[in-house]
Amino acid sequence: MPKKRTLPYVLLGLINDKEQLSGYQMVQEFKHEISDFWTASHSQIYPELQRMVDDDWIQIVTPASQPEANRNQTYYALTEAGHTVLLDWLREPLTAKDSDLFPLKLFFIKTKDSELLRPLLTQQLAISQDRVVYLKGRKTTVFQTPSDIDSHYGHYLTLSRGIERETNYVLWLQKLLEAL
Amino acid sequence: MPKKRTLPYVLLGLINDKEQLSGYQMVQEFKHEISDFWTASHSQIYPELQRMVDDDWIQIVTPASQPEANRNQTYYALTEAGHTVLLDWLREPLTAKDSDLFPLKLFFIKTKDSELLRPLLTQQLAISQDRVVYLKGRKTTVFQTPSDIDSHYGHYLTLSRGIERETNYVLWLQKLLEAL
DNA sequence: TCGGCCATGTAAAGTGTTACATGATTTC
DNA sequence: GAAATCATGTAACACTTTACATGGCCGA
Repeated sequence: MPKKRTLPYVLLGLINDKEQLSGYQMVQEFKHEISDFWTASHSQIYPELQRMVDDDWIQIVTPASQPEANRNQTYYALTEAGHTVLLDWLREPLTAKDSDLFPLKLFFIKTKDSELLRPLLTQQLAISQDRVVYLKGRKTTVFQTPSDIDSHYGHYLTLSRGIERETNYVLWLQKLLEAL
Repeated sequence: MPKKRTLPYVLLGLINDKEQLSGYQMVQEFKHEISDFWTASHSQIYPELQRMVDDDWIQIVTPASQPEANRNQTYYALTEAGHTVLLDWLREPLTAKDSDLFPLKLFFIKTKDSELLRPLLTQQLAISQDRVVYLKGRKTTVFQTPSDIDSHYGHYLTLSRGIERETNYVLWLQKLLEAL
């Protein structure tokens, strides 16, 4: 589903991870690593990169360190401003409405001792815990008798699975936070 | 190939579940039960309903059985054609590309002995199993040394969590299929 | 009777996908 | 040297959200 501009931040995160990156390489990243959390086609990425250059979030660089680099590819690196924008975005608290940003932001955290990690996990934990409570409430109100289950079996399954999934999520987050 | 519309099928499924339903009631459903799998605002739903009436998938009905029904609401029921369209959609096999349709389709299956249930679960199981294999492959290729984990900790976490989540999914599906 | 919610409808703008296009490089 | 792939770019279209708009009903 369409959300508020997320693509530029994803691109910032990708470039930040590799120091410099070409548009084509970003397309490949979307095909492999990122595809779980976000999708973008090359027809989105290339214009977006141009806009980001215009906004001075990134700049075109010639990769001196790698003579292997394909000359046909245009490489980009973060500007000072780009670093700031990325950090601000990562620091922005998660809300229940767009908690699907969690795996995305988590993906961009490089080290275990990043000061961004704990707040992110804590925020998602709160959201997931609320969700478990909400789903359990729905289950008890919607399915009060066995016949309610029999006549809406698929609904019952999706709700039950949702509770199970979200509960596992909570447990995983708690375990991670303890280990920090 | 233009992206396939899903909204009309969701509406068909909702109406089918309740025999007859008003646009407003559908909006409410989207706010509560469906929100996990699909979202739609009223500005999408109302025009879509009109299109579906034009296509003769649904028809406007006056709910005789419920005098309680609000006179301001327009109620819809499935036509013969609508039933067929819904069934055809539910029977359409899941693909890895749009496996997010699984919870949605499952939601619309009413009874445990529906002949649609087993194929649906089987298809999703195959997709999830493939996914586990793929994710595990990524993990071993991307993270070969402990230092790979340390320098891309967030990536490592999302990948690990993805494997865990999908594995749980597989187990749930297998348990369900056995119990059938 | 007035402010608020109900119930529906429409318009505009943002976001994303598919299709179309092109030069450059690799491969057979 | 023809075919396939690389790498980028643009155009058209599909989908969704936000905002705008309206008449009816209901409680204070």
